Amino acid sequence: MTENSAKNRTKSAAQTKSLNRDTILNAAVALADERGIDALSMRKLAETLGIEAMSLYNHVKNKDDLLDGMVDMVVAEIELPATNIHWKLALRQRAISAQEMLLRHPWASMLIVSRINIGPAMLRYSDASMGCLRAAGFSYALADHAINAIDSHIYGFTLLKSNFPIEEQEYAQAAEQFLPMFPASIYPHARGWAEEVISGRHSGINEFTFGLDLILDGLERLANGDQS
Amino acid sequence: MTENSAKNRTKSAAQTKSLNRDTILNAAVALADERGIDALSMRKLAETLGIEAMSLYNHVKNKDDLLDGMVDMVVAEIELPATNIHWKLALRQRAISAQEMLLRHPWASMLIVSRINIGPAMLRYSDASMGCLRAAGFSYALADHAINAIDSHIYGFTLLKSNFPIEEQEYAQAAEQFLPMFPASIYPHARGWAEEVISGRHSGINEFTFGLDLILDGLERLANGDQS
DNA sequence: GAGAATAGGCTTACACCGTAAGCACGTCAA
DNA sequence: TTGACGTGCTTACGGTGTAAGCCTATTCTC
Repeated sequence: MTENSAKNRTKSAAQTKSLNRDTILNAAVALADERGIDALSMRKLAETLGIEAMSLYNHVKNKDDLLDGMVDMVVAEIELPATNIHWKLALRQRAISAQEMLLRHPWASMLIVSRINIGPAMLRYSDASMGCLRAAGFSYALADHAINAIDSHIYGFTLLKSNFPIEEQEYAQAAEQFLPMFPASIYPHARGWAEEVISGRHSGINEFTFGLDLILDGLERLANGDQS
Repeated sequence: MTENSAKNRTKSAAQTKSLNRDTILNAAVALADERGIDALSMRKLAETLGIEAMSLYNHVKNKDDLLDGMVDMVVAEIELPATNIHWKLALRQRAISAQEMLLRHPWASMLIVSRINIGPAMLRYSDASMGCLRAAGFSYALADHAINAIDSHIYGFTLLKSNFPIEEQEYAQAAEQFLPMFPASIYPHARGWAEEVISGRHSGINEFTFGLDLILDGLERLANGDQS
C-alpha cells in the first residue's frame, strides 16, 4: 500500500517531468559524453532518467533509433558554411567546427561513419556544403569529391585522435616509457621519432589544420585550373 | 556411453588439428569477413572451429586480445613502402595497398582506429613509413604530420565507403528512390546532386586517390619549399 | 457525465553476450 | 610412478536488447 502510493508518486513526478524523445536524446548524449558510448545501455540510460528501461521504447523505436537521434542532435551543433565569404574559408570554418564538435562528443565520429545518417540536421549540413561549392562554380562531381575528401579527413583525424590513449601534454614522458619497445635494430625510425619527442624537439601533436589545408589548397588549385 | 565415446572422438579429432592462436585468428578473420564483425562472438567463433567457447581462452587472453591479434594479422597484408623509388610514389602505393586491405576486411578500419595497435606488423608499418620520409629529407615533425594526414584519409575514406549502404553500380537507381526526401525548397543542392547522379552525368563514386593526391601534392610542395 | 480508446508507464521473460571458476584428461619430465 | 602442466570441457553469473503483455491516468466520443 505505502509502497504502491510511493510508486504512484514517483510516477506522477516522472510524468510532470514529461518524458519525451528530446529529453531522452539529451540524457543519452550526456551519458555518452560523461561515461563513454559503451556505458550507454538502455537500462543505464533509463536509470539516469528515473524510469525503467522498457519505458524508453514508448519514445524511441529501438537502440539504433536512439543512436540515430543522438547523431542528428550533435550534427546540429556544427556551424553551417557561411555564404558571404570565399568558399575556401567557409569550408575551412565548417570543417573546424565539425572537428570541435566531434572532440566534444568523442563517441560521435564512430557512429556517424558506421550508420546511415539522413536526419534533418545531417541533410541540412550536406546540402549547405554542396551549396557552398556550387555557388563557387564547382561542378557537382568536383564538389562531391571535395566534400568527400574533407569529410574523410575530419572523421579519420578525429577518430585517430579521440582514441589515442595518451594525453597530449604527456607525450614526452609516455615516449620515454615506450622507448624499450623500439629497439634501434628493428624499428630505428620509430625509435628516432620517440627520441625526438622525448628531447622536446618535436611535440608529437598533430594539428587538424595541417591535413585540412593540404586538401583545401589542392582544391583551390584544381578550381583555378592550375597545371601544378 | 556411445555419446561419451563420440565426444572423445571429437576431442581427439580437435586435438589432431592442434588448435592454436594462429588457427583461431585466421578463423576469426574469416568469420568477420564473411558475416560481419557483429557476428563475431566467442561462441560463434568456437562453433566454426568445432570447439567450445571457453577453450578459446587457452590461446587468447580475452576478446580484446583476439581483436588485437586480428588487426595485426591483416595489417601484415599491407605492402610496405618501397625503398628504391621516390617517397611520393612509395607512400602512394603504401596508401593504396592499405586501402585495398581495408576494403577486403571492412571491419578492420573501425578496430584500428578504436584501439591501441602496437603489434609487430603495425610497428613495422609505422617504422617503414617514417623511414621512407626521413630518407627523403623530411624532419621528424613534418614526417609525423604527413603520415597522420595520409592515415586520416585512409581510415576516414574507407570507413565512409565501407559503411555506405548502397552498392556503387546502384547509385543512380537509389538516387531516384531517395529523390522525394530532397524537396527542392529545403535541400536544393542535395536534390541537384541526386538529379545529376540520376541523369548519369555524375557517377556519384568517390575515388580514394582524389583526396590522397591532394595530400601528396601538398606535401611535395611543402618538401620543395614552394611558396604556393 | 459514462464509457471507450489511447498513451505511457510498468513487470516479466528470453536469447544472447563475455568470461570467472573449476573439473577432466592426455602428455611429459623427474 | 608421480606430479605438474596444457588444453579441452561444463556450469554459472551478471550484463545486453527487446518482445509480450499488464495497469492506470488521460483524452475523446456520444
